[in-house]
Amino acid sequence: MTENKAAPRWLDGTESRMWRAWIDMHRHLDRVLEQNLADAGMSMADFVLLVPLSESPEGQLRARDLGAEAGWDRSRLSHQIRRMEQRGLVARVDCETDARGTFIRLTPQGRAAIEAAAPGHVESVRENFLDLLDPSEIDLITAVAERVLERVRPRA
Amino acid sequence: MTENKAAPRWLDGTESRMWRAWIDMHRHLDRVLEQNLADAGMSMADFVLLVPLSESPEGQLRARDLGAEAGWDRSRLSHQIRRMEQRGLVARVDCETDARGTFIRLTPQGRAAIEAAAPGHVESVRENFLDLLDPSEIDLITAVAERVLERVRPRA
DNA sequence: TCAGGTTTGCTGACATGTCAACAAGTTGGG
DNA sequence: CCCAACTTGTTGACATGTCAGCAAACCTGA
Repeated sequence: MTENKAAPRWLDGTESRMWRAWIDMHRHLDRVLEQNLADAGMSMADFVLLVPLSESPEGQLRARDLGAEAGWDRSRLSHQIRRMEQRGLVARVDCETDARGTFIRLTPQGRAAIEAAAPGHVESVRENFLDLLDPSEIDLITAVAERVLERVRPRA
Repeated sequence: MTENKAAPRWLDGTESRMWRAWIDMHRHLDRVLEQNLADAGMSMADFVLLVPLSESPEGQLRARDLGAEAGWDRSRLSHQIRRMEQRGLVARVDCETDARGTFIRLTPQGRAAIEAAAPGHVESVRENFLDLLDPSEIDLITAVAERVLERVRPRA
């Protein structure tokens, strides 16, 4: 090849305006949602793990499966579970059928916490995001997000 | 008031599908861009600070102004600048006219680093995001992002 | 059976982000 | 001028996230 680095295609005005708005929107939206959950005594990290647990029929999941639901690696999950266990939100239970395994079980406090936090969180997602979009925009953004995901999601 | 908490308006199928795709897209897009910069020897945090510095006519900015550009608080900025200073990317220079102030100055290495990293970063933003959108989608997403920003941006 | 590879979860070291508090400097009303 | 309020940057403690590596348990093919 005679050329492995073309001149960079810098962003034009329209593109950089969008990119900046996009980045800023994320930062602030995350901050608002995080703040909203903090008012209910939990972090986004807590929430992300408590939701799949509370939706599980048994009220518990293998650490492996919880990690997959949240898209977290094992290490991060283990650290976070330790902290949540110390706060009484979850408990670790040995797995009978696979001695390597650990079930993460929602405690009554954990269930109370997620049930207390969830309505306010959903309301905040609506107030600060969904309710600002009309149905056609929701459809289009869904399509875009899924298209981008297809590109950036780790190859299965 | 007879009622301060209505029944939560949970997300319907369309909404939750969008919300999930949205969250996942962000997570993976951030990861891909971070990885791309890591290949050039820097983090997104480095990049975010080096860009305004490199665009400044003097090659330096007051810490105050750099923080405002990046939308960072003073503490985070100070810690990050210390780490970047240790790696030789920036230097701290006293401000003559305000003894409280500190200029953050781009070093030659810092400039070399940002100039080496920027083209690949822009290319990655295009490959993994912008080039997947057509112009009307870009316009719509810009409008949506700015509308949401208006709602979630801290009140000036 | 059993040796090698894989899966699972944990840990410690380190990098990064948040928070409250501090110290020094600047500013503005009286 | 002077003092209270504000601004600016730093620091230390702590919370969180990443990474490499460990050890135990599981699985699989010869």
